[in-house]
Amino acid sequence: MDRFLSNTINKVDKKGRVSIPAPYRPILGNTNNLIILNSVDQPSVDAGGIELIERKERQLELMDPFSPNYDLYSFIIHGDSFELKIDGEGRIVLNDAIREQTGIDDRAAFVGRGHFFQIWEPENFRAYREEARKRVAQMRSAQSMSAAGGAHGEVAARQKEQDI
Amino acid sequence: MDRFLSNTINKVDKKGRVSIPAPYRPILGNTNNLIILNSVDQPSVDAGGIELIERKERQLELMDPFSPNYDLYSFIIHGDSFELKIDGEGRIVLNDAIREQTGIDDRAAFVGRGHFFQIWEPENFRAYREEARKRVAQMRSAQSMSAAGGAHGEVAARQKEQDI
DNA sequence: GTAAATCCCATTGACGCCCAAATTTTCCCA
DNA sequence: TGGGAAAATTTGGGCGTCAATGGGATTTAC
Repeated sequence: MDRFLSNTINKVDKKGRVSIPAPYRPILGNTNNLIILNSVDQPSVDAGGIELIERKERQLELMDPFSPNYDLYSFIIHGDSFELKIDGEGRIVLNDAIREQTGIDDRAAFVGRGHFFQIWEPENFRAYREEARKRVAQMRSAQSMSAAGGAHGEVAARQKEQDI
Repeated sequence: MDRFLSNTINKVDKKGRVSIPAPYRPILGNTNNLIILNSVDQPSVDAGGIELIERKERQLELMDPFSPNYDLYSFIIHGDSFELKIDGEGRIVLNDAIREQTGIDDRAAFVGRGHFFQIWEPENFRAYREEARKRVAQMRSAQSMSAAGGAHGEVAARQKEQDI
């Protein structure tokens, strides 16, 4: 099962083109289209194959179709996404919508997220990664704290820590 | 049962290549890829087979996919990891991300950690090992002071050591 | 008709792959 | 038990291929 992993920073040329990292290309399949979805809470976009939408639609189906959230979510999935062409060299052209959303100027960070990947402005990416590392480290220590107490508790703490 | 054990220091050549210790290679299996995960709280990286990721993905699946922690954790697992090729001689090339994370220059310390291994800058490794030894010794004496001394206390101390 | 999008080709540098030398470890036999 | 041969491992370097990038030419959209 192939996933999008790792992160790389590529250059955006004068025409606004940027290479999709070569390891990502085969994961996208034979398509020469890339689906882009604006993130609702981060200065980044999600990118991937058409499954990106399908996956979100499946989540949508789990919601109450008459709830306000359903409408909002559907609006975002279908109305705030678009499709980019991938050229012969594996590049896409970043449009104004992406620039606005991400703040990207002349360099773009590609970040693997498993079944999709994200595109960030490199400095924003670094900052968020710092934050994420700190939080995950905290998650760990919180786990081992809460499980502490007695020999039994120590064993439990170890197991938790290994998992995260 | 094969585990990654012991530690060795190998040289990094001008091309940035370094040999994976030969005893580690069969444990990785037939794959010629090495998964690298940045540590969130130490100047080192974790390395191993794809199970390294899969293990954490399983943990991820237990979390609420809409929670902030889910996003942070997925970000670290998939976006802060790398896949390196292992060449015919069992070497990997250390990229800038690994150098930045570890401070490695021309020598790399490989440290077995059971189901994975770590890569450190040798001086950082020595320092951390010293620190770990001291703290374990302190735990031991603390344990024997308390009522829970004897064999039971030693087991607890050893488990702590593994945590570090 | 003009600007943007798309296609095509060239350049450069990094990476993968191969082979060879140097060093260390293992093993065998005196 | 010691020495040394053989094997395994680490290290070094050359070279071809591929990915990232840049720029020009051509097509498309409005």
